[in-house]
Amino acid sequence: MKKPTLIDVAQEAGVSPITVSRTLRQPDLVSEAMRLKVAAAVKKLNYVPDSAAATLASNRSNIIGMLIPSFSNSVFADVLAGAYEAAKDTRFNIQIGNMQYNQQMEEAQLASFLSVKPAGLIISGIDQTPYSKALLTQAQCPVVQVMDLSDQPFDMIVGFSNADATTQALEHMIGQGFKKIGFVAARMDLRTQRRMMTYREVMQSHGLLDERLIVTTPEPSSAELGRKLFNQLLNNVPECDAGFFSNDDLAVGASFECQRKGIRIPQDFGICGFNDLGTTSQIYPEITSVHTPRFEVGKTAVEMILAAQKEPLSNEARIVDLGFELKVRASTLITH
Amino acid sequence: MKKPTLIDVAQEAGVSPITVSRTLRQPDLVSEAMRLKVAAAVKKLNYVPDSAAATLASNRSNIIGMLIPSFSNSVFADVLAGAYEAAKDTRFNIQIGNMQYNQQMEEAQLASFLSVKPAGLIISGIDQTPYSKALLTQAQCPVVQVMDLSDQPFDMIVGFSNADATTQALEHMIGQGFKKIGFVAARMDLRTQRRMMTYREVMQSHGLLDERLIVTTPEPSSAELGRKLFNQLLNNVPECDAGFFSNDDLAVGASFECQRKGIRIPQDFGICGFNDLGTTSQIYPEITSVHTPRFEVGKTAVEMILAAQKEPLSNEARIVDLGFELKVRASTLITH
DNA sequence: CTGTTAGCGCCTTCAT
DNA sequence: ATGAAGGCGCTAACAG
Repeated sequence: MKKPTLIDVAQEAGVSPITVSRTLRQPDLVSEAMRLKVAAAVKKLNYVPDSAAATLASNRSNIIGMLIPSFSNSVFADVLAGAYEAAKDTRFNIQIGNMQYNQQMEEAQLASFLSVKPAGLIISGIDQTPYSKALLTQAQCPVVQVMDLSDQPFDMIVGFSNADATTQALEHMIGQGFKKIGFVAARMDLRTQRRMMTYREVMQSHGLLDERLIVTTPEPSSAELGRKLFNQLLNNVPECDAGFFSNDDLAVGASFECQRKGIRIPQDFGICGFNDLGTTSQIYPEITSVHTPRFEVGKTAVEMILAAQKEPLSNEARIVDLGFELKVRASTLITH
Repeated sequence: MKKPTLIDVAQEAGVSPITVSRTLRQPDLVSEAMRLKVAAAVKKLNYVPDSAAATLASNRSNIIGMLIPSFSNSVFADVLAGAYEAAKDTRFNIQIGNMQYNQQMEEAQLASFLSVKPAGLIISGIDQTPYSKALLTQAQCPVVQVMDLSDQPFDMIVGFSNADATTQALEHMIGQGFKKIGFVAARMDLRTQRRMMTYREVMQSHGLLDERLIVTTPEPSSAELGRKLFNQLLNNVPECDAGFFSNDDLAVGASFECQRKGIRIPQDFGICGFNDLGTTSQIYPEITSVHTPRFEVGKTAVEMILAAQKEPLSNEARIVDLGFELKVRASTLITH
């Protein structure tokens, strides 16, 4: 038995194929009676639309392309989960590309997304190359940037302010009396670089800036690396009394090393992480971290694309700030 | 300027459209001269094939559907990364479905994959419902089961033996003199249940089986949960001297709790995890774990599908055992 | 090894 | 609110 087509459904319902097509895609444009008739025929024949044919005819697919920097960074696992949650029970499918924190790769992946005529595109951060931006324009579909904020998004944006989060964390640490606060970061993608800039500004404004306190590496973040970078920091500045780590795994690695070396947290060394990935609240002592709304970011991004299918969003609706929350825990709490 | 089509390329090269199509898809069927001519025309016009049209005409897409149980379990993040690595630079795209450790969801996701006429399908484990199997048959494409092993795969399979891994880990612990070894597991998907069966067999064969040593929950695995389940185990069997944890995060959580309670590892309590996710080798003491080849599993699965595009694999090639490695660390090493 | 013919299943545009 | 005509870009099946 062959797969039923629109024509079969139309015959079954006693109407023309185009009417069935319309009924399925724009139910509000047809009569109530028609909706029922068509629904019955669809159900009876077990009709499933052919998305390839639809894409070919309309020059527009039901694929939402999503470009993430990494699979192994669990930050993006959460964003993905949110995106899939929002796309579930819609006619849209998500297709993922892995740009590996590399702008060249981003360009290549975007180019390949173009060939499927996506219904929408989701990308990370606000730092795209001019060529990437040209490709996004060419795609002629809604585009959402995620995980950061800007008042001049390419099209739409949902995230939180990395600058504000960094500032709040540092002000908290400074408020607790920490003075020689190191900045420890891995991977050094552009979001991380932005956090570093903010670190410099905040420390500067308190007269605490010392370039030796900044320890970074392009390697991907891990607990093991956190331990290494922490040792490097201690080496650079032995009197260093705290560290702001741009990712939780680095912070966790540093805390393990403190334990091993008998460095007391927070009395001898204060620790603050970023993202609040879960382990931070499990280990002893619990580690302060900036909680970021990752699942919500993914979910909202897809919702924005769905909303923009009908008509472009208003300018205010294009920028969504989901905020963050500094989770203050034992690792930075000095009791006076 | 409109997007160039096959016809444009054909004109440019001075041949017929079908020849261009053939040259692109089956280069070995055309002459060397033709390959060069067509390649030049493609490059000159910057031609990119329209996948929707190809799918419609051939009734077969370039999408490899991949069904994973969860985004948040980093086990599958690694499998995904491997799969994307293998698909990079091929004409195939991966589309992911999240079955959320739920067989009903698996059926629904498979049904939805069918509508894109996938070039191949990747699913987790060897426990599919009869309906799921029917859907897989209907898909008429190569199917790879991953993360387990069976001598009767649905079609093809790549993974490692959960049973052997469990046996080896337990035999090691028993060899170290542990007697009251608990089995601690979360999520209780079917792979985990299989590990539990194996646990029973091994313990039985050594005359060590005690049902009170088995502590499980359907909740998703996490360090926090590991701590809870560990306490439950101690409660059930205070004289318990070790634990086999079906996932590393559970093992890590238990080790945190030991630290808090002053329980010495491994003298008072031995710990063995599963998957070797990274943290286990960072914390103190380092935790024994079964290293699983997750990235390789994903990569191999896609490679098997690519290979099967041309002709079905031989029976031997359908079953790939990537093995595992018990990483013995301080948490189970008793020095006599 | 290369070409001819005839759609694939749906949607766009324009009528009514 | 519903329908008719035509074509989207590609490939299967058969010839030569």
